[in-house]
Amino acid sequence: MYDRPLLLPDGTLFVNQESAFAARRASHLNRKDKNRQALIDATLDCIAEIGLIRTSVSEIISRAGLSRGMIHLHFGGKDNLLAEAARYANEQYYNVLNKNISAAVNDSKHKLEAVIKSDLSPEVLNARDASIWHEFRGAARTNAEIARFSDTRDQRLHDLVGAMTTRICIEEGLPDAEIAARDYTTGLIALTEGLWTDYLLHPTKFDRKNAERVVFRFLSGVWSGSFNEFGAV
Amino acid sequence: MYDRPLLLPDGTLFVNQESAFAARRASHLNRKDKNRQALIDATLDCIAEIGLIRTSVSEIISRAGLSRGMIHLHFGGKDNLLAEAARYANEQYYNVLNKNISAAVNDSKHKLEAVIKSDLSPEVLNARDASIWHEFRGAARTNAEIARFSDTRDQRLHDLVGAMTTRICIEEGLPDAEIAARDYTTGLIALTEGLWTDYLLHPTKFDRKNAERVVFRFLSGVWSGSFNEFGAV
Amino acid sequence: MYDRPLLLPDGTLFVNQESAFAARRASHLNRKDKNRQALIDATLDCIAEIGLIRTSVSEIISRAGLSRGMIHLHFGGKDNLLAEAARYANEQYYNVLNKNISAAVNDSKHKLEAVIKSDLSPEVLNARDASIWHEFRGAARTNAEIARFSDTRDQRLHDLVGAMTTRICIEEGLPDAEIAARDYTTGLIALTEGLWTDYLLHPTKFDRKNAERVVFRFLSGVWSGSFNEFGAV
Amino acid sequence: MYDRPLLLPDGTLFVNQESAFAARRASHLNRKDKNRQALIDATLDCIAEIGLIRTSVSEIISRAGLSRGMIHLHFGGKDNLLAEAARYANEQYYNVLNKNISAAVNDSKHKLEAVIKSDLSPEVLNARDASIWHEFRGAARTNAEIARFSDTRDQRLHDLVGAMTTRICIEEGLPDAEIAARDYTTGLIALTEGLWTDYLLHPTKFDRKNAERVVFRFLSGVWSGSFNEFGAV
DNA sequence: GATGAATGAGTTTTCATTCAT
DNA sequence: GATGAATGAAAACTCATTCAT
Repeated sequence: MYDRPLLLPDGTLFVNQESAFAARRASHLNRKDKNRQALIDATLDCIAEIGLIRTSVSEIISRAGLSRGMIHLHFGGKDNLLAEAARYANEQYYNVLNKNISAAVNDSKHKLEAVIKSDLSPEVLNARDASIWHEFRGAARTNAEIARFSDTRDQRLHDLVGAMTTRICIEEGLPDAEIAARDYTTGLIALTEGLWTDYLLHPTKFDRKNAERVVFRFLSGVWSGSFNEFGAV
Repeated sequence: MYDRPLLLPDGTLFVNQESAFAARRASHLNRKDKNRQALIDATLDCIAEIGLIRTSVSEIISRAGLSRGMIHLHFGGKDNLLAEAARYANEQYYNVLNKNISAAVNDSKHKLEAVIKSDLSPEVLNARDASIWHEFRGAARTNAEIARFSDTRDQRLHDLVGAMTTRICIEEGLPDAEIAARDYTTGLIALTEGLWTDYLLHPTKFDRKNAERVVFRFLSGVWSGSFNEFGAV
Repeated sequence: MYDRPLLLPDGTLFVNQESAFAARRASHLNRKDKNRQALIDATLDCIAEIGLIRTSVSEIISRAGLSRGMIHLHFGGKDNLLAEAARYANEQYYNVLNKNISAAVNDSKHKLEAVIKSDLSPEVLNARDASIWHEFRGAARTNAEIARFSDTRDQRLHDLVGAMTTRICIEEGLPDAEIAARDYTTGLIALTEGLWTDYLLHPTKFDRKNAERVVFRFLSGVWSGSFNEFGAV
Repeated sequence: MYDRPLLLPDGTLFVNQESAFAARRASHLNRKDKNRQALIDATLDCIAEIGLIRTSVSEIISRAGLSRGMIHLHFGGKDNLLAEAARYANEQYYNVLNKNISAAVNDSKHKLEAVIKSDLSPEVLNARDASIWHEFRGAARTNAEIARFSDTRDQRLHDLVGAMTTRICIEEGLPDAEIAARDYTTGLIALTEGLWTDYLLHPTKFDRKNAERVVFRFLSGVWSGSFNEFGAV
């Protein structure tokens, strides 16, 4: 029954089956991946705009312009799609963060400055992404799958910041550098979290520069040799 | 027109009618209020244990041991009950906070220390209450009624902390005391918010004394005359 | 236990029990009847304003300013109250009709004219009463109790009109006077019903004088000796 | 872009894509439409048998043998289904009426006779359809959507009958033909309405031939040249 | 007799998931 | 792989009736 020529939707006609299947598979895979990503994007849009509670399958497919069954086809269900969207959003966050760290002058205080400025930059702290982060935060406590990708002390960020603060504390010659560094790490991450929440709940009052100054004021207080209220010195 | 004596069927004679009616209705009203409060408590339990998304009318009444219709009788619907629960939780938070502030030595740095220690005390930062706060935070962005009672920069807290930081900055003789005070207010509230999130996402790793030290380290950095890493001096 | 003086809410003090009970009973009965009627009136208001479907116990007691339990106390349930309201509305209709018939010149054609004019008068065909009639009509098919009091060919009206048309047919010297009379009776009652419906569905377009003329035109067609298009001659 | 041949998995090759898709979707759509109509039919059955008040979603789906969700899938809610059922019932009424008018001899009096006989024929005035009409009438006053499709002076019927009566009045040489025609139109429609109500409230006593004679008697009274008591002459 | 808080059966509606095509 | 009609469990809500006071 496969012994007939194959005509693809794009008009290509294959007489030889081997190449026909390969081409068809490729086109399918492309379309498959596109659809998969479209669902993730639509899900994130949805979460940002109307919140996780109202993010229904109907909303998602309506935004993606795809069919109802596709969510189960690609992800096996809505919950898995949400988890996948959380994973993807988290990945995007780290991509930006790593890019910004790489661009910084190569010493701990400038690297740390880059982390803070990245977290408060429009690339990271914008209405859509902050909303998504906020929604996933809300769900993380009661949804194990989402919790994995939405975790303040997420090992990556914590280790990253921890390494920087440790070196800075040592360079500053602080007694008990290690304990101090752990405290500053916890504090810095908590502070950023709190400022994100502030941004979301008061988008009009929030001022990016003020927020940076708030952080750097605290840092200049404890590391007066490395920071002033505008950043690393 | 009710200013005449009243004889009840059981023979009791009330000269003052107010007291007669009051007596008759007291138990009714007591039970009514008790049921109303039981619904709020059950709702908060529910939110703490299984999260806002899964907090259904069925769950609430099952925990409260009351009937389905009572939610609509007392609150007019689930949404109003949730809003009322948010209001109540917020009120409880301020009751504790005010009690702790009142108990503190009467100067700004000790009052501020009381605010911080209150926010990190088991009375406020416990599994149930922090979960509830966290859930309402998550809903606040897309639910106006809840937003009212679940607001970082909530005027009360912000004004309270703002007044303290301002006086401390002045006492410390900081240049630009007012701007500095505003920054420290924003920072302190954000920091606490972040530490609460930390507590929730990592309940086993979290250490209350560490968390206090994190905050006081930052404060001792900027107000070395008023704070050391253990609190006000 | 009844051997004590009795103090009524209105301040009267009875030492002798016999008279005390009598007085109390009288006052109770008065209030009882008033409450009973208030419930019927409120029910009819409700039906007129928001329709039978939306006429709930809550709506009725809210309009009557009485307590929830009273409906069951006085009528044994909502359905009985509705039936009683239907009975009362029907009774009121006949009171007006009889009054108008009595006031008419004492011959069949003027009596019939009075029936028609009564049915189209503001006393009978007004927004409230026509709405009530209409709503009960709708319910009559599936509610036996209401059907009893809301019946076109209600024996009373049918007999009343039938007697008049018979005499007029005889006076007019029509062949088959009896059959003709029966047809005109049916037709007249149906016509009035239809005009009431017209009034309700098109309250602004409806014109009382036009409606009368419509009826009298038909009557003057069949009984040219007794009617012209304005009424009996 | 769909203008290319399509090869289905089963080997069928469609040159014209329209027909391919059409074939594939035909059975789907057929079933969809069938279910949609089944819901409307079940709704009308329900209304006829137990009345609008007792017509619940559960009753409808139980009669249709379909699932609960389908009502919202096809109509978006019970209210829309009811409105759609009202629209459909109204359409069916006009289909029969138009068919009967078309079959009549082509002059105004015979056309009008056809309207009257249609309205009193078993095709229109049967237990089911009359019940449905009656129920919708009852709901029309307090339900705007239903009112649209359940209106005595419904422009279509009124215009239709109005045109006929006008021509008959002119042919009969009546003075003030236009006003007379308007009155007879109103009267005829009201009369039919009233007879339908009569049929419903007294299904056993009602006699179709009597009802026709009632109407034609009135018409022969006013248009003796065009009607006798059995119809047009 | 009067009250109104309480009940819970029954209503409409939502929505993740399934599955024939 | 893709579609979208269909499903039905579970959700929120309504409301006549009950009954302790």
